[in-house]
Amino acid sequence: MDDSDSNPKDTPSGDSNTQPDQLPRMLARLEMMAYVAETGMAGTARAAWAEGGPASSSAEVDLEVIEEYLQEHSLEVQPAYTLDTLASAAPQPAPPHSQPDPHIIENRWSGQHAYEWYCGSHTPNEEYEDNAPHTTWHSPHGNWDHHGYSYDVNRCSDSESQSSDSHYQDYPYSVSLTNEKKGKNTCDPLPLVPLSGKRKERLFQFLFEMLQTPSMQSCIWWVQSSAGTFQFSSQNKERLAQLWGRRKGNRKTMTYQKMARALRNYSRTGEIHKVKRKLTYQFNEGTLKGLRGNSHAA
DNA sequence: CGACGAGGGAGATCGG
DNA sequence: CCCGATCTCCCTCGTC
Repeated sequence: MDDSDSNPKDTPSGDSNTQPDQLPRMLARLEMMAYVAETGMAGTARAAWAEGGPASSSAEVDLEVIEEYLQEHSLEVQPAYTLDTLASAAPQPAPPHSQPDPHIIENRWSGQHAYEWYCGSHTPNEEYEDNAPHTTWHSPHGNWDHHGYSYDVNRCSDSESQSSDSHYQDYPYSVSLTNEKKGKNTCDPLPLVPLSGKRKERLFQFLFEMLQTPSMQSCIWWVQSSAGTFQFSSQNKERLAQLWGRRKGNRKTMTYQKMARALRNYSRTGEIHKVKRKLTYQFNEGTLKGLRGNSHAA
């Protein structure tokens, strides 16, 4: 649990142990990163807030760029890369606000959740496909079935996995098992599945995606990625909240306050805990494992 | 004292 | 239609 503090290598994009299942979302992110890099926005934003105060203007554009990218380039995102391509083309910049802090953490989770996550193939015309891979969540509580997003039109048709979810609930870490038994291939050619019956992306998943997105580091970053501790930017947390609200399709503007309220609800289910540090939260161990897939097998 | 972050009750929304 | 899970709104409290 102490292998890295805010270490870039913790991100899936730089992990040689990455599961093939994670390729689609990583590939998509890679494209986004490349796009952001092209525009120079990410660098601008980082440079701005690396000095201690994120430049809201840069961060704002940054978010806009990301959203635009998500909308305009999702069509082009195809799993045509290799892991080597990923490794070479997606260097993860060091979190500018790396703050390995011995005072935080040590929130002991129960670590009871067992999760599964597998990514289906990318489907075109999905605004959020890259940030929001098709996932399947399982927890002992039985309320973690997550099959993509409400925005999805061509989502995974994994009713099979839905019906057999409970079979895997006792596995503390069963990503590979899931893939083997059910096979991520069940998501490959995607029949047009109605939106009904599919759950929306959840906040902690969104946050994790943002944490994996280098260009979002002006808003949120890992404090201790190995422990799942992350922190919001005091300057840009509202931007992140807005992005969340937009992704949710809210009519009203999402604020950090409201987003944080949702985060606090996670403490009841144990998915995310508040740590005794301003704007800092921590993923449950099991949650983190599920989110990271197999890239950080203990 | 005000700003900011956190905690929590209650209602709304959505899917099963 | 009902119920549970989840999210949103809004208020209050603590700290700096």
